[in-house]
Formats: sequence, structure tokens, C-alpha cells
Amino acid sequence: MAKAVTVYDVAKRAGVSIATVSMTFRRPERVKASTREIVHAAARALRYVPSASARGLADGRTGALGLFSYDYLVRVEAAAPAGGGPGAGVDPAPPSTVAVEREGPDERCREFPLYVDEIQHGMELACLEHGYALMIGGPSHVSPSTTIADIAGRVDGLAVFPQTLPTEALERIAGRIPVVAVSEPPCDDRLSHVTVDNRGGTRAITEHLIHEHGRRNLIFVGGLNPAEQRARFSGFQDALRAARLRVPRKPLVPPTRVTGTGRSAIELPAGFPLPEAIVCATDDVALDVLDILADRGVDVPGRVAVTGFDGIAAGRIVRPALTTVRQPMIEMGQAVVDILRGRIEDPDRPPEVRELPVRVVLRESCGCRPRAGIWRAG
Amino acid sequence: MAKAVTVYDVAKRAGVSIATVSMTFRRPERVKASTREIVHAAARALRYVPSASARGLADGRTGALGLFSYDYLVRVEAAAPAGGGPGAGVDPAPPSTVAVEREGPDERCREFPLYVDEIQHGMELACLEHGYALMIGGPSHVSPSTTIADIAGRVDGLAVFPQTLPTEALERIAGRIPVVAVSEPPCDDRLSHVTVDNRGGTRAITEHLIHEHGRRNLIFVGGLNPAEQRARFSGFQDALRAARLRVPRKPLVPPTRVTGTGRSAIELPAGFPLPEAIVCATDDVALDVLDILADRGVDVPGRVAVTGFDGIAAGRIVRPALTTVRQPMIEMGQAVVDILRGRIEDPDRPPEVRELPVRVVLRESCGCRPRAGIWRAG
DNA sequence: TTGAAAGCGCTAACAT
DNA sequence: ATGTTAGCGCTTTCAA
Repeated sequence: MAKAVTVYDVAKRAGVSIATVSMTFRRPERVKASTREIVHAAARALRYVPSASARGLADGRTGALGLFSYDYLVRVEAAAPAGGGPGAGVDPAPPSTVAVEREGPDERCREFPLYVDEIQHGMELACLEHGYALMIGGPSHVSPSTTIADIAGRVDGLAVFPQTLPTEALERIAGRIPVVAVSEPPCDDRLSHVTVDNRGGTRAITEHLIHEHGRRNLIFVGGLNPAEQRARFSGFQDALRAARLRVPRKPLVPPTRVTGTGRSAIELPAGFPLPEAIVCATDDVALDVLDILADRGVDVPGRVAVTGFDGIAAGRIVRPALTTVRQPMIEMGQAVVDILRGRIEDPDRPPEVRELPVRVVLRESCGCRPRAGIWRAG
Repeated sequence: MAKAVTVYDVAKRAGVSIATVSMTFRRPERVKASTREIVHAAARALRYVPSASARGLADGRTGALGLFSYDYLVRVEAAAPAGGGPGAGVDPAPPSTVAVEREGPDERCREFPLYVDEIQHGMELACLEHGYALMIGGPSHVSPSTTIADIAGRVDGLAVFPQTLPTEALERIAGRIPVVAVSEPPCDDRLSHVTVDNRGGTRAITEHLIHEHGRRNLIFVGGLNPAEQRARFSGFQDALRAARLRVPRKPLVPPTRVTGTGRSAIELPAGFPLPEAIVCATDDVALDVLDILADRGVDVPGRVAVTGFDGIAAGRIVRPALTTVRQPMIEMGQAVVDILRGRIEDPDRPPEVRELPVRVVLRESCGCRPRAGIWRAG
């Protein structure tokens, strides 16, 4: 990698000042056409690539939005790097040494895409659309302390998922750039928030279980995000109360263990008394529950119905397919960018809170009948 | 947003020089413990967040890797922002206005995650692991010209997908930072490459169709990436040749149209003579083919078998589930980061080419029997 | 229309 | 152990 070409080099070669070079790229119309041409030619010849760092420093904005995400626990081991020659020969058909297998159990879909990934995708779409780059970071093992400010320092606005950063750090960052907390019910911080109707969604799905499937003995199994879980549990209670069923005081918060692939899964005590329905705080938990129940030979949804919350892809792949409450994840990501943009262009704007609607998606695990196919009824 | 706090402010407040402040963050062990404390206290009090731009400028590296991805054609319209009050009240259970629906046809899984998304995810994992941030950009409508160099300028290494940037631009960037072309068979550029065994994979899946399902009249339907498609078509030819079947000279490259959701889908002429098997260049194409065939009431795999290439999630969700060649997408993303890191720390290292193995995944669309469930045989 | 020059905030010699 | 100082590459007045 040759030493970086700078405005100075381009200016010298073009026989103009660095100001002109800069101007040529930033406000072309203010530069004489002929000069512009010369500068461009020089830039091209020199393979000039402007430094975003320098630009960011100079004009105080980076043009990027940040997302501070989870540290996916998953440690997929690197594939044995098949030392590569320059591609397959052209004609002599190389012997086929490709593995062939029927699809077996596969945890891949449990690991990606998770709901954070879909929200991230929404942010990507919105960033592209508005000319921002998206910077993705997360708690790193390498430089645990550095990283926090490290990503905050290179973006004009930041989105964070719950439990990724201490509130102290967040408020510190929020003092410099706009910050929005995603999937964290609004609380008394000075942050913007994007959430969904956790309570209403859980209430609705619980009522479905009660009224459509006649379940009267239901339990709620908790998840990882305390705030959201609380809201969802409230919805669960709402439904039971409205149906005049016994209303539990607390959710069941099962212990977790780490699976072979590094994912953390919940456990249910062996002698666990089966209810008629298990309302789970997240799809992730619900999928674990489905696994456990299958292990124990329990018929789902016959003996016990199971529901989730989120709407991740894996829920459509498993059998029985998971009935759940779907969050509008793409739209959430877009809302995040929306808020960030607004506060970037008007720094005095107060923090904003957006609660998006959810919808209950009926599949098989609640007792509804399966459809012939996903796309076609045929 | 108050004016940014800088090292100068922290230094003044702590009663030390800016060098000490910098040192405190960069090499804490070289600063007396008591001083360190004072500096940290000042930084905290002032809510200091270091500027990555300035840092990047000063030490010539940004600590970020870039990914230049597609401009997803999808234009999901922003959700009607449900004007948000500060969360649901605590006790008076709010009326449930949540929509409930049985899952109908849903194109969502056709749009995300695509195989680019999974490769991206592999990069994310690897970046996290090695303390890099990942910067995601793509062709923007907003600043079409700017954006190219724009992202290149803020990262220490860049990955690009085929057809996203003109070779000219790529080589220009490659002159400054390491660049790896993903899913682009090695060619005569000066870039690093990460690909898979496109030819061998296609040959293997074609041979499965021939030998296990007795198909003798097969066609190959092309995709969008010319280079990969060529390699895959070669594999298709290899298989036919080895089986002494008639070997077509060219793939069928169907016209495309834009669907309601903004996705571009292929079309098949109405009077299209059905073969016994359709080997598609990508899962995306295969899924379109499945759609078209279903529309026309053709039995898959009974009348015609269909296969894909990539291993995207949607292929597991559709019925019949798609038999395909799976690329090790996560590992590809990791390989990309691997190469980039190597060339960043040793800029003189020559471009590197890595070809990863693929595996054929048998599901339903080839004629293999479905399994009872995805995770469990029960 | 173009040039000169003063930063932007931080790092890393080099001094002390 | 800490301070001084010279850049890093670019943008942007202000002059010419």
C-alpha cells in the first residue's frame, strides 16, 4: 500500500491550490469547468481517495450512523481455509468432491437472523436511502473499555440495544450526539426510544389462547430484557384478569445454560408441571421451550400450546411453526434512523419516543391448523 | 447538543497537558495512577467522548472495516409512525387494538436475509472478535458519486460485492487500502477474492438430479452475477457431459420484472416447454421458478424438479422446501475479515484468493422426501 | 474564480 | 512521569 495520496498531491499535480481541489469535490459548480477537469484528471491519475477522517475532523460530522449491538455469543469456528489457487481450470472438469446431505437438524436459523438483525437491516435500508453509512459495533473482547466511546466517536448519531451499555455511558454519549434506545420501553433517561406495544401484543396473543383454544391454565415464561419482559408480562396479566382467570404475580424466569454452539438456552425443571399453554416473552425462549417439550415427548399444541414474541425467521421454520407477536422490525430500524436524522439536523430537538404497533401471527404452535404452504394454498 | 468536549477541555480541568490525557486513554500504564484517576474524573465530569475522526487522522488508521453492499431494491414504506406518548399507563389495562391474523403469503423472507446478509453477518462476527467496527455502505441515490470514495475513505480495508462498483473505482481504492471482492471468481484484477466452488457444487447437485431422480432432460436457468453464473453453468455442463446427456451451449437467461414489493423477479415465457429438472443459478431464481410453476399448476418435484444455489433462509420456508447448494456464508465473511486484517498489518502482502467448499443440501424440490420436522425426527 | 492560512481534535516524538 | 509541539488531510473563511 503506497503512501496515501492527499489533496496536496492532487493540487500539486493539477497546478492549483488545495482549496481548489477541495472545492472541486465539495462544490463543483463553484469551480471553473476547465479547472474541474484538470483536478479530476489529476485525482484519477493519482488514485486519490479522500480521507473521511480528515473530512470529519474538519467539518465536524462523519456522515455515519452507529449501531451498538450485542456481542453475539456465537463462536462459529473459522472454516478450514481451503488454500486457493487461481480458480478452477477451464476445461478439464475437476472431480466433484462436494458433500451431499439431507438436511438434518440445524441450529443455524436459531442464530441468524435474530430480531436485532432485522432491526439492523431496517437501519441499513434507511441509511442507504439517506446517504448515511452504518457503523456496526458491539462490546468487544479485544478492547472492552475503548470500544464504547470508540464507536460513539465516529458517528453522528447512535442506536443501542438494551443491556449493551451502562446507562452512565449512554448519557455521556447522549451529551454529544443523539442516542436512541431500541426495544427499551421509555424510561427516565434523556434518550430517544423506539419500542412496540409489548403489553397489548402479549395481551392479544394470550386472549387468543384463552378464547380460541380454550386454554385456562396458562403460564408466562420470561426473557432477558427486564423492561420489555415486564411490559409483556403485564399484558399477559391483563388478559387473564379480563378473562377472570387466576393472575400470577410473577413470570417464570427459568435458568439458562450454554448449548454446544455457544447459544444460551433456557431450561425447564424436570418435574415441571405442564400448563395448557406457555406464553413466552420471546421467540427465542419459545423455541427453546418447543425443543424441551419435544425432548420430553409432549404434544404441542395438543397437550400444551406455546407462543412467542418477536417474529424471527426461525419461528416459521420449526415444526410446529410458532405462533407469535410480530414486531415491525424493519420499520423500527427506519424509525431509529428517522429520529436520529431529525436530531442531527436540529440538535436542540428533545428526545423522541416512538411506539410501533405489533400484530399477532397465527401459525401452528397455538393450535391453529397449518396451511398447505407458506406462499400458495396449492 | 452542546459543543463537543475535547482533550483540551479535559486537560484544563484535570490540570494536565493534552498529551497526558491522550496517554491516559491510549497507554494507561505509562501514566501515574493518581494522574490517571484525575484525568478520568475530569473526562467523566465533562462527558468527554474522543473523536474518532481526529484519532484516525492522527494515527492513520480508522479501526473500521468496510462493506460495500447492494442497494437493496426493496423500498419498504415507513410505518405510519404511531405518535408515541410516554408508554402505556401502569394499571388500567389499555384496550387491546392489536391485529390478529393467520399467516398468509409473505414475501418478507424473500428479501431478508439474502446471501449477502449472511456474509455480512460473518463479517460482523469477525469484526467484533478482532476489535474492528464494520462500516456498511452501498450505492446511494443521494450522493451516487460521493459515496464510493466516501466509504473507502473511512475504513482500513474494504469488501465489495460483485457489480456494486466499477473495476476502475475498485483498483483506485485498492491502491490505498486492501480490497477483497466477495463472490467474484478470481480474475485478473489486483484484488483479493473470496469465492466458493461454484462449478463443483453445481455439478454435484446436477448429478444428484440425474442419478438419484433419473432426470435426463435438464435445463439451467441463469442468475445475475455473470462470472459466478458462468462457473455454475460449467458445473452443470460437466455433469451432463459425464452422464453422456446432451450438453447445452448456453444457459437460459430469462427476462426480469419488478414485483409489487420492488423485488426483481424472473419470468418464464408462457409457452415454455417443461424439462424434467430446472437447475437454477441461485436460490433467488429458483424461488421465482417455484412461484411461476405453482401459478401454472405444475407439480414440483413430481413433474419437474427444481434446485437452487446459495442456501438462503427462504429456501427452507417455502413448500416444497428448496434443494440447493449451500455456501458457507458465515465463514466467507470471516475469511474476508481475515484477509483484510492480514493485509492491513502487512501492506506488502500480495492479494489473496480463497475458495471455500460448498455442500449440497437435499430437501424437497428435487424429489427427496420431506422430513417430519426440521429439528426433530419426531 | 482561486489562493493563503487557520483551524478541526488527537497522537507521538522529543524534551524536560 | 509529564509537557511541548509538529503534524495528520481536509474544509472554510477571507483576500486577492
